Amino acid sequence: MPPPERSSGAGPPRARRSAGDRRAQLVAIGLELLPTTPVQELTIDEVARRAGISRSLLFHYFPSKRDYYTAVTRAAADLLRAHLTPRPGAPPQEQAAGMLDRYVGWVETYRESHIAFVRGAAGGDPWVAEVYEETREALVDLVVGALQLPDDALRRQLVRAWFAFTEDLVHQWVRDPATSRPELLRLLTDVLDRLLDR
Amino acid sequence: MPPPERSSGAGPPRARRSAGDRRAQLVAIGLELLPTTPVQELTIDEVARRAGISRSLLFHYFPSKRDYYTAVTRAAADLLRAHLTPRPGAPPQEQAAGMLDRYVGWVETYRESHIAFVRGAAGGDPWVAEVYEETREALVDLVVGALQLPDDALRRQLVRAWFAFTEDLVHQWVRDPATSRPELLRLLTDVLDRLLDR
DNA sequence: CCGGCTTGCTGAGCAACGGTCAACAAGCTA
DNA sequence: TAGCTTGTTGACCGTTGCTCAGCAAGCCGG
Repeated sequence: MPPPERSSGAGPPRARRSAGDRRAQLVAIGLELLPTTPVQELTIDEVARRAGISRSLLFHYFPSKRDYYTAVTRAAADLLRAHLTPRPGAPPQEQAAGMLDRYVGWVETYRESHIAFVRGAAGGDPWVAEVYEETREALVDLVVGALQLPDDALRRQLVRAWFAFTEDLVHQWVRDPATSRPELLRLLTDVLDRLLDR
Repeated sequence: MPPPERSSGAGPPRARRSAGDRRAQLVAIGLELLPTTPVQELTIDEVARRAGISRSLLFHYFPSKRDYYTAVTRAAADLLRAHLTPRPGAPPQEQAAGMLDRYVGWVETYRESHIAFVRGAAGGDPWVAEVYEETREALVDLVVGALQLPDDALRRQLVRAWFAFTEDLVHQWVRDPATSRPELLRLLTDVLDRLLDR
């Protein structure tokens, strides 16, 4: 077994890296650790060890631990957002259906990572919670945009709550599929449609 | 200003207390702190200081910090559960309506505390998350019982997801009431009814 | 080739916090 | 009063977030 250090990225021992590279590497390590460890609980020591650098260097790039794991959380959120964003060409209903389908796929694929992300995001730290809020709001924007809905407060709240509904149901579904995948998708779109129809 | 120590409960300085009293006092202090501090972030030092005791004594009653804040979380969950549990006499629809009404009232009254509870419960620590799971499951039982629904897996999942929907919508509503309170209640019961009607 | 600049990088060290342990002392009973 | 139970404490330890002074790798102008 090779020495346990330096899991992400390679190169000669103790090589100098550009600032951008380092930041990216450190965030990547955080993302790797996300599924197994709540964001706020990952220790600077551990991350530094995996990167093959000293703690001090991490603090050189991220002023505090909070800055670090907020960056990791934001990176995770950005991945999700990018994956859900529909191609702007397609027709409205199809865009929304595609988003939903990709969302379920995402949760299926990255089950633990994603649940860990939501957990960490909803939980505890206000900074992280804020990142989560932003992401949710952005996702609501995507849906509102895709369906070309009028953008009033109540409708936004309904879409957001529907997101919470979806999130919870999909999480339960991947653990215990009480119905078929197409049924699930149909049910979710149906609920949203009825919700916006009043 | 009197000495800052010993916020909860009174008595002569450094009085001996029964084990039950101490535990209760410490948990009560945790509950007081909940709205302002994420559960996992409250420090043993702070709690002990407020109780007017040494750290060591807290560790005498709770083997680890985790045990302590899990107990605090469980206490908060029990309060909510007790508040929502309907009187078993009333007719089904009324029981459910009453639960919902009391839930909204609870969030209105203890806004920050409750949001903090949900945050902390959903977030990070697996032990705390488990308490939250149990509570949710118990609440689902209450609804299923009140409405006298057949207790199959899919229906339970739907009720649970509806809970997530309700939670999110009510949280948004208390921050920005985009509709009247009765409207909100009607909307929520309506969504649940339609959801179970398929 | 060399002096000097920028900048990635490190090690020693501090303070705060979770957790342990041996011992003290308050109150009860014999 | 002696002695037991048990609520209670202070001293101590390892970990972890964080700081700071300084080293060294690469690049420049001479």
